[in-house]
Amino acid sequence: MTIKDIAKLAGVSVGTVSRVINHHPDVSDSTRLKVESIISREGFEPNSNARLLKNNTESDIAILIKGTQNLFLESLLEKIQILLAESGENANIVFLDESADAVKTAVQINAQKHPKGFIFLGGDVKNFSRSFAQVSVPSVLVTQDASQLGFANLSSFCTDDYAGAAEAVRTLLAYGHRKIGILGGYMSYNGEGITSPRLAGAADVLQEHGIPFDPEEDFTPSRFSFPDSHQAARKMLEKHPGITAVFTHSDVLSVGVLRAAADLHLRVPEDLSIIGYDGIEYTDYSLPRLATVRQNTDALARRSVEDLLFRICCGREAVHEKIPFSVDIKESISHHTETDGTE
Amino acid sequence: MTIKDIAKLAGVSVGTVSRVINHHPDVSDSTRLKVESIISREGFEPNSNARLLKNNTESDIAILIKGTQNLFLESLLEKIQILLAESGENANIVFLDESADAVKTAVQINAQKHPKGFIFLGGDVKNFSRSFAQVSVPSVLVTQDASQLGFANLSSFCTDDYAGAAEAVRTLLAYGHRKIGILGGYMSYNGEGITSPRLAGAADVLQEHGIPFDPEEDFTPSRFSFPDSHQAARKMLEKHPGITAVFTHSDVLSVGVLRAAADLHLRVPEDLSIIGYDGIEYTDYSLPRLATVRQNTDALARRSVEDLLFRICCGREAVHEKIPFSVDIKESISHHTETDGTE
DNA sequence: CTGAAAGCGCTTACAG
DNA sequence: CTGAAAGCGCTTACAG
Repeated sequence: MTIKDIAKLAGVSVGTVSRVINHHPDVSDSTRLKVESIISREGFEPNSNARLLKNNTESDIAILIKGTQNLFLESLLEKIQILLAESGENANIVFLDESADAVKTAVQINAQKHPKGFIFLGGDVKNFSRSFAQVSVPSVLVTQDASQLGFANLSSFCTDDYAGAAEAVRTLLAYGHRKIGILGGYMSYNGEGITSPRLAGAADVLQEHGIPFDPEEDFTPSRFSFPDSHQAARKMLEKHPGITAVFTHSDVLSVGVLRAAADLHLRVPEDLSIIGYDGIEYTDYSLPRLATVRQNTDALARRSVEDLLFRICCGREAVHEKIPFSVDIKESISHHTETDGTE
Repeated sequence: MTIKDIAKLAGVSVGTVSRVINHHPDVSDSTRLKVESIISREGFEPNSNARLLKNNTESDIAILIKGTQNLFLESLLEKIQILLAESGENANIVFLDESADAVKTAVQINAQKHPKGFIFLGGDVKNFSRSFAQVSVPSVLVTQDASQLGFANLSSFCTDDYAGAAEAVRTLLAYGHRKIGILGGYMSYNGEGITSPRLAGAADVLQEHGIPFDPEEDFTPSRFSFPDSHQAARKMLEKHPGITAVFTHSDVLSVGVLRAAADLHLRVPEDLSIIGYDGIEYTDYSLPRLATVRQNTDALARRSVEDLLFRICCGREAVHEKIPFSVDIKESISHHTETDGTE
C-alpha cells in the first residue's frame, strides 16, 4: 500500500495525498476528509524511508550510554527515552563499556546514520576535544560540563561536581570524621569529566580544614560496577584501617563499600560512615540507607531533551547549565568521636 | 557527498560504485581498489534512507522493555543490545511502564516504522493473543513462554518458571520452613506470563508437602520496583507475623523484603529467610547476599538474538526454548527450627 | 485548491 | 566487467 494506491482510491493525485498527510493548508476540506477517511480505512502508513530520503533528514536521536550496570545513568536513560517518546522522537540507544570512547562511536554513527542529534550519558571530556568536531548535529552531554570545550553544537547539563563533592566532604567533616577515604572512577577514562572535579572538590575542602590529602594514598579508583567497587573498597579499607568515613563518587560504588565493610566486620555507620553520589533510588532501600549527593535526574533529563529538540528545530546556540543538587544525609553517616586521641 | 560524486571522482558510473559498496563480485580488482580508496579518502557513507528505500527494508530491530527500574530486564537489555550491535544491527529501544500493553505499542511501531523484528522483554501473554496477529515481522518474547500462542512469527526463550518456583519453595522447605509468604507481580498485567506459573509451581510444591496454600492469604502482589515491593512486603509481614520465609518472584522484590524486614526488626536470615528470582548481579553484593533462582541471562540474550536474526534472514519457523536455571543458595536462607511446636 | 513532473540517493535488471 | 536507465515511495516547486 503506497501513496499511489491511496490516490487512486480517492480519485486524486499523489501530490494531494501527500499534502493531506503532511497537513498542508492548501487542501479543500472535502478532499482532505475523503483522503483521510481512505487512509484510515486502509490503515496506510507512509513509507518512512521515502519521506526521509526526500526530506534529507533522519529520524533518530542517538543516545550513547557509558557503562553497563550503571544504575544512575540507566535511570537517566529511561527518563530521557520517555520524554523523547512523548515528543514523538525515536531513540536509538547504544550501550558502551565504561572505558569506551563514546565520541568515536558517535562519529561513526553520525556518518552512517545521520541522526538528528546525540545525547551522551557520560563520556570523557578528552575524547570530545579530540574528535567531537566531526559530529555535525546538535548534541547534549549529560552529567558533565562541556562549556570549556567551545563546540557550538554541544550543550551540557550537569551537576556542579566540584561543589557537590565539597559538600559531601564537608558533611563528613561536620560529623567529626578526619580520616576519609575516597573511592572514584579511573582517571584514564572518566578523568576530566567526573573524577577530576569530584576529587578536587573533596581535596580542597580537606585541605581547607588542615587535613592533608594525597591522591596516591587517599584516593582509590574503581570501575562503576558492583564487583569492581567491592574489590577496590576492600583493598582500600584493608590498606587504611584508620579510615572512619568514605566518600564515593557514585552510589554504585557505595554498594561495594557496604559489602566490603561487612566482609571486614565493620559496621556502617558505627565503624564506617559512607556518603555517595548520584542519588539512585536504591539508596533509600539499602541497609543502612545510603547518604548521597543527589543529582536531579528529572531536571537533567528534561532540560537535556528540551534543549536538544529546541536546537534541532530552531538552530539555537548550545547552552551549559548546572542543575542544583542536594545532599541527602541518611543512615550511613554517623558521628565520629575521637577515641584514639589523634587529630 | 553522494554516490554520484564518488563516481565522478573515480571516473566510473554510479552503478559500479554501488557494486563496490555492496561487495558485488562482478567488479574488476583495479576498479574496486580505485573506488574503495576514493570512498575512504572522502569518508563517504552511503545514504541509508536511499538504500533502505530501494531495498524496501528497514534497518531497526525494536526492543520493548516492560518496567522501568527493573534491574533484571535491564541487564538482559544491555546484553541483547550489545549482541545486536556486534551483528551490525540497530536497536530501537522503548521503555514501557510495567502495566503497559507492549503488544499494542508494537503494532503501532510495526505500522509506522516497519522494523525488521521485535524483541519483547516481558509482556503479558494475554496481550499477545489479543493483538500480536497484527505484527507482521519475526519477533521474540524473552522470559516468557509463547509456545501456546501458536504464532508462526513469535519465538520465545524463557526459564521454566513453574519448575524454578517449585525448586525455590522446595529449597525453603528443605531448610525447615513451613510458613512461607510469596511476593509476586500483579495478576492483572503480569498474570499469565510470569506470576501464574511461578505461583502454580510454588503452590503445588506446598500442597505436595501438605501445606495448604491460599492465594488470597499467602500471596501478595507488588509492582517490580523498590518502593512498591517495600510497601507490599511490609504489609505482608505485618499481616502474617508467623512467616519465616519469603519467596519473591524477582530479586528486585527481595530488596523490598530486606528493607521491610529491617523496619520490623526482623533479622535476615535468622528470623526470616528470603529467596528471590532472576539472579541479578546485585544479589551477590547485598547484605546478606540474596538467594535466588538464577535465570541464565547470557543464554537468554544470545539465543534470542541468534534466533531473531536467523529468522529475519532465512525465514525459519519460530521456536520455543526453555533455558536452564540454577538455584543459588546464599546467605539470606537459614534453617528454621520449630520453636513454636506447631507443624 | 490541484495535478503533472522532477528529483531525493541509491540498486539492479538489462544490454553489451 | 561496466554503463545507461528505470524505479523504490515520497515531497514540492511550478503551473494553472
